[in-house]
Amino acid sequence: MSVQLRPSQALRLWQQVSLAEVRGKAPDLTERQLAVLLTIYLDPPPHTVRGLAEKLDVSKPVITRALDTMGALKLVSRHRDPNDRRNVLIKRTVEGALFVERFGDVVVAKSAELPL
Amino acid sequence: MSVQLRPSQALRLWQQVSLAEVRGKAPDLTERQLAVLLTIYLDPPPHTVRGLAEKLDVSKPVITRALDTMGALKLVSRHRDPNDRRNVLIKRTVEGALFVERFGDVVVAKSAELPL
DNA sequence: CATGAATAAAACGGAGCCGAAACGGTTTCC
DNA sequence: GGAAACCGTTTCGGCTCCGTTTTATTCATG
Repeated sequence: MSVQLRPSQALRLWQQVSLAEVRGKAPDLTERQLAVLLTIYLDPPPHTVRGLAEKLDVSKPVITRALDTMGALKLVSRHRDPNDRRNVLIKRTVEGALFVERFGDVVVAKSAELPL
Repeated sequence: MSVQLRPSQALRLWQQVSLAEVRGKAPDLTERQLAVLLTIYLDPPPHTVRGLAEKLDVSKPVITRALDTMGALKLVSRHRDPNDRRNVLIKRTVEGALFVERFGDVVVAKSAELPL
């Protein structure tokens, strides 16, 4: 069973969520940063810089910098892979899980208010 | 009738759309710019700089700059209000309508692919 | 070992956005 | 008319992000 969503509802939903994000005081992430964060929290681990760069089709420095900023916000954490110490494994944090959860709640709340 | 969307579906939807936007070649707009654009195309006119600034709870220069960049992309156009020449009325364009329409199609397509 | 491959991070220069303040043009109200 | 208020824009310094290139560390291979 798929989610039934008409174009006008989809656009209205995006507007409402965007408005909530712009107005809110949550740390505003770039579109790329959000994509990285959601991928880390939705796709199965392990996550590496290289893997994320390939999945998003961006360069590795983009991922490194995104992890820098989100790491400063404590939304993710980095650890060296003990098996292959060249790799860095990105792990989830409590704060990050809370952030993602809250974001999902906003989307759900706004979708419940859609007209028609 | 409201749209039924569970948190995991909402997050997955946002991830898929974000990934599509990051990977895509469409001009990438800021979260604020997207909020401005959707408001212009979804809410009833007339739209003014001041009105948009109040609705998004941001300063007027933010709106002016967003209109600068989106105007350069021909997604919106500006015209002096003939009744009160202090005001600037923001109007829609064919390119902007097409951009919004395509974005809505992406959301609908991704929502149709959601699991569960 | 020693050389080369692979990985993430750091360095560098360029571009865009931000907030705050100042600026011109327009209207309103005595 | 003239002062004040309003509206959108511009300017300024600062910050962040981007893409590319360079560096440092670690692994694989002969």
